[in-house]
Amino acid sequence: MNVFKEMKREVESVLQALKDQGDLPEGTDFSRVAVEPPRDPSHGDMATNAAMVLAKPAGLKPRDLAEKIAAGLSGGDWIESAEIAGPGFINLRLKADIWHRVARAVLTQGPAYGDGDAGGGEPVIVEYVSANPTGPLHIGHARGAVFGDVLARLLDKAGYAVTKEYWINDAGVQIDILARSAFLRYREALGQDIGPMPEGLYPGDYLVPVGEVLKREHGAALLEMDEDGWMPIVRDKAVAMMMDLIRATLADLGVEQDVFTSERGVIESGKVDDALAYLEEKGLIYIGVLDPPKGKKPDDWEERPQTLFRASRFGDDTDRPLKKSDGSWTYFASDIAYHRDKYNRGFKHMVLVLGADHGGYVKRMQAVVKAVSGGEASLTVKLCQMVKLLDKGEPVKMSKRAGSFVTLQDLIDSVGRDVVRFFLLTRKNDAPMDFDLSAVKEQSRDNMVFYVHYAHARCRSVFRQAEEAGIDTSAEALAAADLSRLDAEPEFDLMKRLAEWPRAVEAAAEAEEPHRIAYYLYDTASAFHALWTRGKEETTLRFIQPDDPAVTIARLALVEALRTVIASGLDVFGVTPVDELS
RNA sequence: GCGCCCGUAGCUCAGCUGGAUAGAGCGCCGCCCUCCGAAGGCGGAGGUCACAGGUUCGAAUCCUGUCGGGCGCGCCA
Repeated sequence: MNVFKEMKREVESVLQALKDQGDLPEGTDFSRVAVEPPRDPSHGDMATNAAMVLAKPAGLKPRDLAEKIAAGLSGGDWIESAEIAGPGFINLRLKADIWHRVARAVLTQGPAYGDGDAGGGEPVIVEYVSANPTGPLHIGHARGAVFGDVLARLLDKAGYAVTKEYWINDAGVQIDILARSAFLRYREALGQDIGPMPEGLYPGDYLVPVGEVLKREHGAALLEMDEDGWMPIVRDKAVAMMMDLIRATLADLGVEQDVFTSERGVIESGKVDDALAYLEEKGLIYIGVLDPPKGKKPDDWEERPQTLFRASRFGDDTDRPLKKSDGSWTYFASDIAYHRDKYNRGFKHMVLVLGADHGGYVKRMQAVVKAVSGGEASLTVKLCQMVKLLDKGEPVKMSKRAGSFVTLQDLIDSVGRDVVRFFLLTRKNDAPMDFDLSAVKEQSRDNMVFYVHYAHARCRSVFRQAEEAGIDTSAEALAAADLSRLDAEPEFDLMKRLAEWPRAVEAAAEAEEPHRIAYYLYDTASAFHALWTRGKEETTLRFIQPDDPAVTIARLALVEALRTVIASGLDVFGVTPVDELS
């Protein structure tokens, strides 16, 4: 049940009637008509801008058109009153019973309340994390991981068929460096003195176990080979173990992706050749010379002909190289193949979550997706800004060399998965944020994570109190409650917030902005805390009324409905609601 | 030099894709605990929505320009 959609339908049917009787011209576009809650609650439950938007095509003054629309809206099962205000708004007050039906719907549908159909089952692929398997995940990866994961959950709740995917960059020079670093650890495991890790290799001790495993599996045999011999063996083992490490951390973070695609696999299966042959056939590949970037000319710039993709034809600033000087494919080439593969698997709507430092990659990838799909698919890229790690307001020093490197695993172990997840979603993805290790543990109102958990715990606390008082709080009892006994203004406030949940889900999914859910939960928690505290002084507002069982059970039903929505929001975030605060 | 993102209360940030008098937390001031958990609530002060134009019934939101900050700019991924 989505009250706003129902009301919009109501408004549209009135507009249709006006069209039929000639007050609005044939073919009038209703798409800009909105039905929204007004910012000021004294303006009513909902407001529509229909008269202002349609005044021009109707050839009427907004307020005159509003008269006609309001007349059509008055009466019926839903609307208590329709008043014209300001420049031509129509303010609607709904019948009290509507809000009771919302609360009932929440109880009936449970966690499914708020599920949307905006996606219409359309397949969407969300690619996120995709960190190079050259070491453990750090804080910078965490934001993209959580953001991508929750965006996927959100799109799923809004009715899309979502596939969550991780692209493994297991080819290229960085992986060779990884293998050389691991090979040194292997020699170390065999008792050789390797000294300090040479400049340019990965010094982290997370490769020590790789060396040990290589020793266990191969003894000293690899020492007998030249680099061409041991490289594939060491490389595959190192990548596999790094991916195990990454997956374990993601699992601890509650992130579980459906598909892991290997860059090496894409290359070796010939998909890069296929994709580039396709582009070649379309005339989108040529040999040419790029201009050096203006203003910032690399010292080692040398003009040379390259194999280029005509990205500029699809809105990119320049064409992009596909081959390195040694003849091997650039990373860009395999990413082209990967995105053609996404398209071939049936995805026309692709979402890619990247760090803000990859902003320069956006246009070319959007060009790629258009090119490999013949213009049928589109890519939206969500950039996540940097996360600064702080402790009591002081920056935490992140030096790989000094070993004071904080991994994502450390962070999860230190503050917990749920705190990491929720906190990273309390800001817009494109706004930089501070993650303060001490602040996120604080139990006060300025900690959204705590504040929302607290509201859920209080809901459970009410039920514990009720059960101690011997009240039947079973689902059957709640289902039988007479919700019309909910008639206090703060109770209506809560029910109206429940009514907004489906709208919040749809809007957040549409905008691809999970942080909106965080603010919805915060505001909803706030409304509940306010009512709770009012009950301290005005005892008639307390949930449990010992001498009025009918009111009590109705209020318990409201509390349970609220709890359901909060739990449902936390579920979108992949956060487990708590029954009690610790 | 070019491209992308950002600029909202003293501070940290929301602002529902263009709506009515721009909101919250922190900080400051003043209130509310003989228990449904005060780990909370209520009220007050605090704004040129960076700046200048434009679009229209209506702009923090869309367009152009300026200023300020972040990121990126062949053969790294």
